[in-house]
Amino acid sequence: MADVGEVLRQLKAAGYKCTGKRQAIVALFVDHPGQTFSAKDVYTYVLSMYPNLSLDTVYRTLELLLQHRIIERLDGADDAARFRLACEEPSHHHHVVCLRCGKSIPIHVCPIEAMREEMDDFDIVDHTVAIYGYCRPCREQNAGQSRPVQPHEGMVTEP
Amino acid sequence: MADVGEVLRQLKAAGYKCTGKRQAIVALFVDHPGQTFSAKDVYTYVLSMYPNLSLDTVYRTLELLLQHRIIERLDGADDAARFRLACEEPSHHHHVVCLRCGKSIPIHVCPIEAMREEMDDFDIVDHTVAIYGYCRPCREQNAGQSRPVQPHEGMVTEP
DNA sequence: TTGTAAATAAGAATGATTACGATTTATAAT
DNA sequence: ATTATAAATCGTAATCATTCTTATTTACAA
Ligand SMILES: [Mn+2]
Ligand SMILES: [Mn+2]
Ligand SMILES: [Zn+2]
Ligand SMILES: [Zn+2]
Repeated sequence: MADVGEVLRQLKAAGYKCTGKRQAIVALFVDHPGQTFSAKDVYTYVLSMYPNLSLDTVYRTLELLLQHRIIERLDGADDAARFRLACEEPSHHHHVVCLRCGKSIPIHVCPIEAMREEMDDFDIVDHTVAIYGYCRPCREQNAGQSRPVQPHEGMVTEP
Repeated sequence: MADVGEVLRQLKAAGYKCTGKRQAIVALFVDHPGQTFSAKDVYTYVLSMYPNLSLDTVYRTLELLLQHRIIERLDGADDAARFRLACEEPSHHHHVVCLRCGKSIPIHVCPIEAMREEMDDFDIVDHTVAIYGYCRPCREQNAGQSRPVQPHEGMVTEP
């Protein structure tokens, strides 16, 4: 579990300045592990405590946090990219994403590895896996009918 | 193997008009099975035989072909969506994509199905798989060094 | 040949993201 | 505490893919 102070100390050690807006953005991710946010989400959140804020600042900060592996970018969603706190798992893995609460949950098997040896006429060099569904808590609350899905509304068609 | 005349006959039967530009777009896909094209690719190709062409016409025609399952849309690529001739396989399957020639090759196993029963605390309702690498012919021509990759230059990070 | 709805062109609008010049600010040295 | 400096930020314009609008053209059936 990364904490905000630790992340900011790490950035400062790398020569970056410690601003309130950066603190706010880091806190948003650290306080909601597994949850994904769009740049607009981040902008709206920080705007509530800093009335003058440029979208450019959000994008620059996200880029900074990406470079330091503090957050991860999820492309391939519908229109806008989404970001989440980087998970601590160091080795190759994938995630399942809950369609109701939006949380990402890591899974510790890679379903592609098994295929690699069987594929004789194709050299696999990269792959992505996206799995959507409902996590245990959401499944139970879903028993009857549920509210509409918020994140990842549009599924991604794969090559 | 779908042929152009057959596709146009199908569209006409559904009440759509048969225009030269539609013929050209259908022919591009039918003549290059497995190959993916961006809207701009399609535009450039058709423009060479119809000097006045609107990008909107390309997008509208792609939408029409999508609705009739004549082509498939691949989201999740870098910036622009890509399209290819729909493959005949009726059942659920995935593809591998060659990073050199850009061809999509269907594979007939779904690596996610095996996981579904093992996942006890997550209900999988949808998934996508994207596999990139080099096909047999391209692997051999790649022996030394190769020309730069054209399609799918940016990999997709998965949730 | 002619009427009619469908198709198209041209360009404006949108939404996400990036780029830029001017201004402000965090931080370290004085 | 004051100040110098580079980093950070703002406000806004630019970019790129895609969609929308409206007037005009065209396929095709009668
Ligand atoms: Mn992870
Ligand atoms: Mn297929
Ligand atoms: Zn959930
Ligand atoms: Zn190839």
